[in-house]
Amino acid sequence: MRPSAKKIASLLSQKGYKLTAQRRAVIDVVVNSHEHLAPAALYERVRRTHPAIGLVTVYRTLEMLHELGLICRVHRGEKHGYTLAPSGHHHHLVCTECGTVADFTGCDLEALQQRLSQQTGFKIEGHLLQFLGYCRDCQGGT
Amino acid sequence: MRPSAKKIASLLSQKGYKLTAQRRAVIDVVVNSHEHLAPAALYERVRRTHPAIGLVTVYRTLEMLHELGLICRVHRGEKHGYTLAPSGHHHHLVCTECGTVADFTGCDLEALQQRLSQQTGFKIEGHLLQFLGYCRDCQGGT
DNA sequence: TTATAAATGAAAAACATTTTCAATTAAGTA
DNA sequence: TACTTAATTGAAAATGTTTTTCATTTATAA
Ligand SMILES: [Mn+2]
Ligand SMILES: [Mn+2]
Ligand SMILES: [Zn+2]
Ligand SMILES: [Zn+2]
Repeated sequence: MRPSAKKIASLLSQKGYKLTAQRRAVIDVVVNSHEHLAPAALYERVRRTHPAIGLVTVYRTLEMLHELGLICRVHRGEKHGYTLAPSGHHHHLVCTECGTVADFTGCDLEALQQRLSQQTGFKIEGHLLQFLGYCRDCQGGT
Repeated sequence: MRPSAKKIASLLSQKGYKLTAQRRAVIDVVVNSHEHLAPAALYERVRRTHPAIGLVTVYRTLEMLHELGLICRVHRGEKHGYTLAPSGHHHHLVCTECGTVADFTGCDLEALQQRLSQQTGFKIEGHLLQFLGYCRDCQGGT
């Protein structure tokens, strides 16, 4: 269940963040787009309703939302894509042809993580998992 | 078992690549360093024996070696680190404090991959897996 | 209303990576 | 060995993303 802009906003002020027009604008765009958009693309959309906003602010807001676990990030080479975090922990399947992203849950890495902790002595705090391939539409072509 | 510079070189010419002094120099550095170095760091080292080399050539050579599966890449935010690929398919544990990287094998994602293929219709060609945490030396600090 | 720390945004800086293109060169062929 | 040529190189500029700086603005609590 996707959180609403209202819910996110109240969570922010609860955490002591100021509720600025810019933050609301970024949150609105994130909530209303279902793709994993890059900061620049989100910036473009935010500017439609809030032309004076700075790209920096978009970056800062995304960073903040990401730290709070409210949005998720997909890795595409140098670029990042952000979208609302669906329901908690999840990962991505990325089409290397068209860029489509599909979310999935149930990565089931606990056993592996435990083994690695023992073998290496690392205290593991998180992981990055992403599958790459061709989405249904991009198979069969060149 | 780490492949030797000679082995890599002969593989390249076998594949139709020219064996240039620059490529040899990059390969030598990669073979002789056990860290996952960024292109800029590798460039620095290569320049010690080959001062005239261009950073572009380092990038191009790393790209080529990576395509051929001869070196592996670790993802650290925007930067990449490269090192000789140990024995085939493996992944990384990265210390978010000091940057230490540990390799591991046995990611065991086949079952998950199969499930995702069925659920999403993606034709999965590869994956990106990385654990993040604190290495032994960086635990207990701040 | 006032005080104040947080937040903003323009501009510049910092990086990493890629593109361009003229000059060079490895390696096969005569 | 002396060509021939396509591959390779590297300087420079371009690209593109993200961060830093710092003066100005503003949300929020008192
Ligand atoms: Mn997602
Ligand atoms: Mn490795
Ligand atoms: Zn696709
Ligand atoms: Zn460490």
